[in-house]
Amino acid sequence: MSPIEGNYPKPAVTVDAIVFTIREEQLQVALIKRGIEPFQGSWAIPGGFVRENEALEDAVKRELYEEVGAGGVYLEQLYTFGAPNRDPRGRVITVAYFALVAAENLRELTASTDASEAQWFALPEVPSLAFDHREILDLAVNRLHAKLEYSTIAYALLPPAFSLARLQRVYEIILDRPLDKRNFRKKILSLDLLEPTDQRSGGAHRPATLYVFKANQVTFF
Amino acid sequence: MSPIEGNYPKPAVTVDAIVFTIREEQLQVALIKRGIEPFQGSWAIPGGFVRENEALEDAVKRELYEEVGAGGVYLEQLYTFGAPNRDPRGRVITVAYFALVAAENLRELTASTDASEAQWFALPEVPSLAFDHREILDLAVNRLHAKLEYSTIAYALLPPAFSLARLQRVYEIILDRPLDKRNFRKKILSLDLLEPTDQRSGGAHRPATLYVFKANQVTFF
DNA sequence: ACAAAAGTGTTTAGGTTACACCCATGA
DNA sequence: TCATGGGTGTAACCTAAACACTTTTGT
Repeated sequence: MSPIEGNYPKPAVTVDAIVFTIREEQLQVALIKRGIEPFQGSWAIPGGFVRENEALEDAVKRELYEEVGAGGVYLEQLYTFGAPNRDPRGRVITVAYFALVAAENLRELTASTDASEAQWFALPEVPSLAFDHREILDLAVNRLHAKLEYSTIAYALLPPAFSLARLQRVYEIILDRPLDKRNFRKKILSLDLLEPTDQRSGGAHRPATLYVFKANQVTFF
Repeated sequence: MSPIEGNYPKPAVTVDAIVFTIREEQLQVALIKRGIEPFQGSWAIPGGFVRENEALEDAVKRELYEEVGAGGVYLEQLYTFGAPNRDPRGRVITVAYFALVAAENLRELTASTDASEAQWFALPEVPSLAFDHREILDLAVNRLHAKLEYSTIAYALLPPAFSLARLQRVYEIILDRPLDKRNFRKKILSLDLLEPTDQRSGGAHRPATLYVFKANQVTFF
């Protein structure tokens, strides 16, 4: 196995992930407070360097697990940012992902080696971010909105069995507008992706039918 | 400016571009025959290493100019491929782009330093490709199809002024199915993106009105 | 005058939107 | 029995699809 011919400059490569969840009836994003320079003390997207022989997705999953303790996520590559001066330490190219986690799969946000603190923020409360992370976040929000319309990613924000009302709330929270209940249910059911279970939701009032994703819809994103 | 802390492995970073054009009433893609190992003699997507202080897009444009002599292209980032063993020489992460060039902007394909030959291929004639380039090509074709439906990228394959019939042929060639002439014209004109000029197409028969993109639609992709 | 491409409307079908009331349950 | 969320149908509107003939030009 020959080395790379010539003497090409090698930038550092990181992965970053915008992690979304629905908490407190809001779309929230996980941020970490940087414990080291540059931008020490600033809020930033979780992420880190890619290890040798580590696939990009594996690197993201590792970082997500270490920094926000999130397992069982939907992961999708978002965009690669490589402006020569995006990191003051030198050339760093970052492959950004966006991730969706069901609130049920979250444990408390934990600090890690180079993150002094981790916290969920509703979008309007997101502070100014390190590096070009605001640009990455904006792109992720746009992508989330777009994909919600033509894909089934909303299901990644819910537990395996859920009521149609809860699914509708996910759409309403992300799109930030109310949806008509009858039309929503008609549309979702006409897609023929859901299967009613004989489980019913608990709570104080009339129990709702819980639905699950149909077994033959395994690759649903 | 401090160096990157720790001793992170640094993969090599390349950019590759799937370049599409419409030639001979077909959707064609530019490939180069590799002049060096690995995969010497195989066909591959044009691309190369990113230079220090060079933005990713600038690197793609440089490679495109060097290897396929294509200027004036529409460029869009496609996906970043980073499987640990995708290049036998070692870790190489590639940021793949897809590009659209109007046939009018093409000069003959030229060889460059590490490409012994460059050639256009219609999709059904594409030979087996080096590295994971077939996967990249397939992804680019899918993206092209998808974006054709909801964006205006088709215009990047045409000269500044064009007839509706020619625009329709672009759609038909890429989607590989005939479109209804009246419905197509109605739809395109209803989008209100085009402006008729007083130019008329030449040729043996009834001249067609040529249209241009409206000036206020500068950011049209 | 003929060949070839340009240009033009209407009808039908399907999907999206707007909208209001009864039902089941726990407290 | 009341408060709360679950569950249901229909009419109006709009967009997409199907479909054929006349016009203009060069030869």
